[in-house]
Amino acid sequence: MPYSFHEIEKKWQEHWEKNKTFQAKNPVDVSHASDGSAESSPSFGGGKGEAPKFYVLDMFPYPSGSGLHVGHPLGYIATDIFSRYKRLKGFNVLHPMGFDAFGLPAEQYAIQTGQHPAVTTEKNIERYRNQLKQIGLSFDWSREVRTCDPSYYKWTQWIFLKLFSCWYNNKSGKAEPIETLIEEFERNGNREVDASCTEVSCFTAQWWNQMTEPEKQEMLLNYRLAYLSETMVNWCPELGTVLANEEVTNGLSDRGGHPVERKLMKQWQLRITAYAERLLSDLEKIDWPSNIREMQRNWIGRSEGALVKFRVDGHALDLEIFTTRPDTLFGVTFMVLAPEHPHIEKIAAGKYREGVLEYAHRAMNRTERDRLAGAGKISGKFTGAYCIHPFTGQLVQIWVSDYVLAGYGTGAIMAVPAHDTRDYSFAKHFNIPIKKVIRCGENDPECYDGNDGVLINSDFINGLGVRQAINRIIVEIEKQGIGRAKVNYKLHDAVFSRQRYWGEPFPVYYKNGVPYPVDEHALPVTLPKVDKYLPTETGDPPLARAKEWKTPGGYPYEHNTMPGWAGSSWYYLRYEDPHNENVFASSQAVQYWQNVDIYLGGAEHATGHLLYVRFWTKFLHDLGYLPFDEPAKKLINQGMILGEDGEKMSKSRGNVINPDDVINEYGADTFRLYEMFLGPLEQAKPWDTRSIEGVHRFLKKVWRLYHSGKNESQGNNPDDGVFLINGEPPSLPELKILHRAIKKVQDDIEHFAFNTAVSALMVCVNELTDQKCFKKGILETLAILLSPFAPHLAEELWEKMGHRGSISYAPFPDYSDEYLKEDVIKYPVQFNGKMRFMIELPIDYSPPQVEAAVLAAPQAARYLNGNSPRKIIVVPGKIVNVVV
RNA sequence: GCCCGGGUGGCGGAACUGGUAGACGCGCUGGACUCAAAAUCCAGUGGUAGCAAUACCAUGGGGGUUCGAUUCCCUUCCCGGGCACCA
Repeated sequence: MPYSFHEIEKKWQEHWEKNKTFQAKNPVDVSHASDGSAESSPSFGGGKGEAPKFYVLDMFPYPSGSGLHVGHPLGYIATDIFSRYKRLKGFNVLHPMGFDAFGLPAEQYAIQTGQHPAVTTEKNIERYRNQLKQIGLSFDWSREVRTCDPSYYKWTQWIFLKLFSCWYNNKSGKAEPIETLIEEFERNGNREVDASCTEVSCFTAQWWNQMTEPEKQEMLLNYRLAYLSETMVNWCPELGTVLANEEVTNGLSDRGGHPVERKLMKQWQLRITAYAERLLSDLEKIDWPSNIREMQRNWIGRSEGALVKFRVDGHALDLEIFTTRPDTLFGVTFMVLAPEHPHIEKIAAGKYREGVLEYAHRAMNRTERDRLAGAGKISGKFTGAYCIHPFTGQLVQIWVSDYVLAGYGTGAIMAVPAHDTRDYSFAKHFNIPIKKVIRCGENDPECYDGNDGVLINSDFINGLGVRQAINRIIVEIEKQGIGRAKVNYKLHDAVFSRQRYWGEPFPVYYKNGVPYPVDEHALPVTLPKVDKYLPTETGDPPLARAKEWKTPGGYPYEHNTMPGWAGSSWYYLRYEDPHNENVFASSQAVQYWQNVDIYLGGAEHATGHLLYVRFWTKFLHDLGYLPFDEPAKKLINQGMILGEDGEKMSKSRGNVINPDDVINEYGADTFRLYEMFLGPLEQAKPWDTRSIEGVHRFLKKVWRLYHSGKNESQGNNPDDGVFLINGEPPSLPELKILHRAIKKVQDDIEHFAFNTAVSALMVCVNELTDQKCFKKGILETLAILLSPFAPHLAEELWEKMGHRGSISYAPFPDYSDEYLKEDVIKYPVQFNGKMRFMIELPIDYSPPQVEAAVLAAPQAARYLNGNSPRKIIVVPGKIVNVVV
């Protein structure tokens, strides 16, 4: 009987689907437990109380037109093995799949063909789902989510409304309803408010109460966590839309590689900076790869320092700068403004004015890419204006240069060429004086930017160390009212609007030019039909084409849509209660399933999705909707599968391997096993079509182990055996083989070391084959061990052994130490660290006994060479080393 | 430039907290079965020398700690990833 994987796999995939084998139960289902499913999680079926939950999640895919390639399922297979393992271990496992279905490719296709993106998307999803099902993945498809589905994006919009209607209170350290802020404004103005907000000037309660409604709304936008504001954005003319920082690399869009410019535009933004500190510090408490955490740390980019104001000479203006080294304040010899700095226009003076404005204009209009290309080249202009040094009263030149970034700090710096390499190069280039204020040793370099040293030439901080000097001068700065200590972040608020059709509409309408939230009960605001998916002639987003698209009250809706990452920032929560029409997920559901236990996906989402999903989780936690404030306890990044040429798989290289073809030729079980056997999950590794034969052979060998019986027409073909296992009691060697495998497979799965788990299964099967072991007591357990990896084959064998239901909920075997321990051990014997021979000794020999036995061994004499050993090291159970 | 990973047979990779380097698989060589092939099975397979027992060399290079180092330390080279005027 040959191993006919096609039949077997089809049979069991249908069985799982028909019997809803992998449907996970929510705790509420217990009360009305008779749901008619034949087999499923043991947890709530028998009313035996709650099984422990386990939530295993894959990053959901964007369903592209080209379908899956062999690299995509790698992570899905890994999580599937883990999920199946956890089910065997008695957990109620949540293992869902869905689709990140809004996005550019479907829209570009729509622009070209006029086909509605929903149609293309639907088709692609269909294809993806079928491909995934073919692999035998144990997803609970009844929980599938799609971000483009109105019943899903209703809740994306709902979360947006919450963000819109909240502000971040730094005093309580969390988000709060905007009403609490309004009350405070009405009572005390904003004097006492400590919020994460856009810079606003102080106002009193009286002022507030006298403001008009639009004025109030305008003011509140400075506080809301979702707000509309005029900001510098990354504009991509080719895509006709703005992009978030993490969607741009080296001045090119990640999607398509088009040039990106800086542009001032009114856009929706999310105040993620309010959460910067928590996003940073909570990295400590999650089990994520250190490189991902490091990338997030860098992205958030916290630095401690001070804001200091310098008077501009002859103007009623202050120039505010941020510095991490206020201790070097006495070393300032010039100031530098970013080309975008608003003061330039006001202070550029006399004969310098024209050149300065021209320079600033040119620098500003260069694309991000040009600017990066020119990095390292020094350029700048003296504005003709001066600052007054707050402590010395000396005049300090103000320059403009593109080495100062508008987007960081205040867009202006104090330059200390003696202690900053960039300032130093600039000063050298333009012949500006350099003043040392730190002595670090005997022969000081001309520019020293370290912080070991003692302050000199610095008035009241002379003689102090850098650390003390910083503290001391900040006290003085604050006392004199010229500045304050400040923590600065590289992280920016996230641009949240896109000038696109295929995304979530904002639940926002405009009245008198002021944005108002759509009532929660009127959600979802669904996408209107448009005649074309292009911007209007006047350059408005595609949604502006829907002229009749208005609120019942006749007000126009927002024409922007949300970015791709909106829907993916909370999807893991929807899986917990996917059909709930009243809330995004019930409190029982989130209480039971909690956050994700294992989250698996690519490292390319480190500073995008993985930061946003943490942000939204913390926000919903603040509002009391979630009992946890991190989305995933443990994160694993799977490595890429490269083409056979060792290059990244891509259509253009022609090295793409299609999983359908592999499954067709070898079956899903072989495919699964092979992807795992390829190497460590996290590592990048090349595909090798030849090696797949090896795992396929292994599965055939497994099959034969259960089919070694002879039938009448016994020929030479080993596939001719009939199913045969017997009930004889297993022998000790057989039990040893089995229990070694149980332990190894279990340990390896727990550590996500699937490659070595497969190897352990191979060893076990090889050894059992050598033993000619056809005993039920062994082979039954072996089938369970195998079932997470090759579930179809395992199900088939399980059924043949007389079991009725699915193997998916069989108990994972316990190994017993009794079968793992040996009573003799083969000691490797080294002489001077070189392995010379093996000697078999009883396990319980004491070191002196081992020593004696080794020296008495016949082989020992030739290495001793008549000498007596100087020293003998015996590591019990491990090794013996004789030093001669 | 800075920060992370990683360099082990012809190839993918194994090796627990320092303890037999090369598990498992691919490939290759020889053999069995067969008219032949496929499939399957058996034996061998890091390098050099030797008929062999065996010896020496070997985990990117160099140095060190240790009875003993792929594993720890220093140094250097190469590859992959991330960040990059962040004041």
